[in-house]
Amino acid sequence: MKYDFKKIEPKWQKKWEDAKLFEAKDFSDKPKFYGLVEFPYPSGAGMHVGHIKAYSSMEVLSRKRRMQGYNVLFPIGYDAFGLPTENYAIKTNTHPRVITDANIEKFSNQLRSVGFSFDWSRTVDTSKDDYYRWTQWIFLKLFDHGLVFRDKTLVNYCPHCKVVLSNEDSQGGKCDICHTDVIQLPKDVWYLKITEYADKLLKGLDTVEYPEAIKQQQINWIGKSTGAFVDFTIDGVDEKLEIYTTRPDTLFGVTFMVMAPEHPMIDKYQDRISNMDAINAYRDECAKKTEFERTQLVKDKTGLKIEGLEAVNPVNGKKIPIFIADYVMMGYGTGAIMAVPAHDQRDWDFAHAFDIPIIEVIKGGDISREAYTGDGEMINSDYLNGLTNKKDSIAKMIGILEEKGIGHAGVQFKMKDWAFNRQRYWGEPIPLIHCPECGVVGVPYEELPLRLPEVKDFEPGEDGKSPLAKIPEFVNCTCPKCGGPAQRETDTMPQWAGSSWYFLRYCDPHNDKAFADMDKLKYWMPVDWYNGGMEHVTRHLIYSRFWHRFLYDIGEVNTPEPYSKRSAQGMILGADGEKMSKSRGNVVDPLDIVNQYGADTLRVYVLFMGDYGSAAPWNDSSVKGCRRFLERVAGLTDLITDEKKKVSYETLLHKTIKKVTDDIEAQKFNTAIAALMTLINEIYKEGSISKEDLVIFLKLLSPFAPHIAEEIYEMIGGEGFITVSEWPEFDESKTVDATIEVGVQVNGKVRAAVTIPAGCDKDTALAAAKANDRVASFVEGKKIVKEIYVPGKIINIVVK
RNA sequence: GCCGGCAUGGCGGAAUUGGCAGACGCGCGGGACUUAAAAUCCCGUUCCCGCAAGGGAGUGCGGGUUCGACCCCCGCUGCCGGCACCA
Repeated sequence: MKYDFKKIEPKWQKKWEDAKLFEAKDFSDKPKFYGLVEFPYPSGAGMHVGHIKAYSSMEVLSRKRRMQGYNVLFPIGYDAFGLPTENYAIKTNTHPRVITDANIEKFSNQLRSVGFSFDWSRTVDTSKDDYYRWTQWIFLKLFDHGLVFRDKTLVNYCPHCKVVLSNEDSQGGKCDICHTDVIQLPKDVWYLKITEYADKLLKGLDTVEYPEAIKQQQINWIGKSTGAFVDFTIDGVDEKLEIYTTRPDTLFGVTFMVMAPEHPMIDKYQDRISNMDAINAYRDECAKKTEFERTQLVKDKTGLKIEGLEAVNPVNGKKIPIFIADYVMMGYGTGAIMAVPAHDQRDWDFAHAFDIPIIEVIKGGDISREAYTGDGEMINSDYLNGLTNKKDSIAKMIGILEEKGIGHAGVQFKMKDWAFNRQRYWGEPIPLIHCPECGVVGVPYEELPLRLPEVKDFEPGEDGKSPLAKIPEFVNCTCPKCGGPAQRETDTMPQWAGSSWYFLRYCDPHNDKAFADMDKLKYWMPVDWYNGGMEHVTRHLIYSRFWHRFLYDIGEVNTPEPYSKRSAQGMILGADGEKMSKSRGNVVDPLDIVNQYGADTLRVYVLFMGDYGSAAPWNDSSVKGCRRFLERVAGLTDLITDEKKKVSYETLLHKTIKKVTDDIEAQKFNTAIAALMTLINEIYKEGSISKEDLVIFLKLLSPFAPHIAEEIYEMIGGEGFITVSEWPEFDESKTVDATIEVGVQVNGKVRAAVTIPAGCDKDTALAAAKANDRVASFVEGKKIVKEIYVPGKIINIVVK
């Protein structure tokens, strides 16, 4: 058969769509499979080869599962709100709705041209009001349950994008979108109390099947630490200074305390502080530093003694000085620490810079040179003296603290609450109302969706205000509680909102009574397998787990965790081995490949190019190799005969069925394809193939290269679609050869290979080995010490 | 600094998890077809010595366990990713 991909690919795409082969049925007697991929942000640049690889694993799995008789839900949608679109809207003076619609149109055409088996009837668009209505609905539920709060703090602010950024969006002190240096700005910010879910998010990881690397990253990100809170009294002041420490057992080694520059007690007791001017000067200096500069690990600690305030160590009554220093952060623990320079390197550095005494309380190090953080015998610590294990000494100290009422055990998390607003237009309006009488009031549920008003000017307002603030008709409203005049919140939600629950909407995308019907959720959820990028592990993956867990806690969904299993694809690098980027000029457009070689070639190539989970560079020659393979597949139609197949061929066929079946499940697509290549090489060597065997081959190939598989199947008279035909079964007994070749080692070195009957005993195998000339020559004249035969694997003769 | 991962031919990568290292593909060399090129097909291709038969070395480095190690253990080195003054 001539391989005319330009004709056959659109032909089958249309036939599949007309036959509605990929539409999932709600409820069915078949087992269900919900395969999820991260929906794309519909950028103007269109699809990237990375998208193809990211979607191909679930694509192959979904196609295989359909053939295996599953009711498959494999949906797609668009994460359509976001800054790039808005920035483009400003630049071109076009409404973001228009841009978004055009981009979605483009994306969906591109995705279709690759032949992905998505259920297009369930497509969602997070920027449509029938979708974001429910995003707002969930937000209001969070608000009703006290998980939304407002706080005035220093926020990460991008002067270029003019938006407040979460810590996640400003990693490394750079804006995630434009890479401008992030500055600190005091602002009123809405937060979601994700920290309240820290423990649940941590524990939930034990119940899901994620790769260890992903679990570790999330564990790190959540950053649970166990320790104790301890109250220090301040001399002459009727207020305790509370600190958090992981080593309460070192309390006798405390020689000073440090407060973060922003610590509220400083202002509160400024009348007692004699060097307030100097302190304010230091604080100003700190405020100028970016979060990034401040968190840079530096040996040269800066700080200042607070003159006029003195703390008292609660365990021994000793008076100790208090400093402010920017190595202590207001955002972690209590914003103040007890400093134990002998056993904490940062405290040690500070003590050296400020000439503060150092008291050793744990033996084992040389504290004149550096802090000792290891285990050892407790000394200089009264009732703790002599204990040698930190677990025991910590437990004992916490017991004493609790008994005396000066402290208690506690935990801390590194994870911060989620800054949940942007001063931008193209996002979900936050459904809250500011009433001068009632305070902050939620928009009534029945008034949702709170639609984005039409505006002409998308430029952010001055001092970081949302463009919505410029529209009086939107801003001015009546309070739903008291009916008095009130004002709407004008900020919108961050990019991550819509994607935090989209997998639920796929279960019931057109529902206008609820975000999804509970029975449908019960049928489809949880997602059986979610594939996506490593870059989303600490943001999207945690945020969506948080929302889902919250919905579970209030009885709106049926499972605590949304995803049973998660996997991640490796990046496709440019041909030069570098990350693909426009500036490097190494970007490959998937549509070029579709046009030049065909969608099937592209699909096979992205899965064949290497280990699915690892990064691999693009290689044009290898693409051609995959095309060559498909040409050989097309050529099989010329080899069809009715001849009986050889036993050796039948064994290979069954081995291949087994390998492809297993490898797809393990995401070892490269070796699955390699097995198909091996089989086709063998078929060509034989020079013929029966129609029956060809069908088996095509079925195995069809998840990878469905268009060509369909075309040949139709041509040789196959009934219906191969896409929904039955997946081939293998006969385990036929996957083993009658005779096998095993290596023969002499003293562990391979010297020969002998062919022996598959199930033969040790004596037969050894006899065959010794009969081999080469083996004999190595054994001759020596004494056989040991003989080993591992059935089917190896023979080893040890001689002396 | 802490956490995780990786290291195999000229290249991407295989190796049933302790049993013939280099499957499959690319590239390269040789040949066939062709006036020629492309395409296609056949043969070869880890490295070193050898015309060959054959021999030796070999999975980042150094040790160890084992009849046998890419795989397990101990000690390094180098890359990649994440977190990071987290008390």
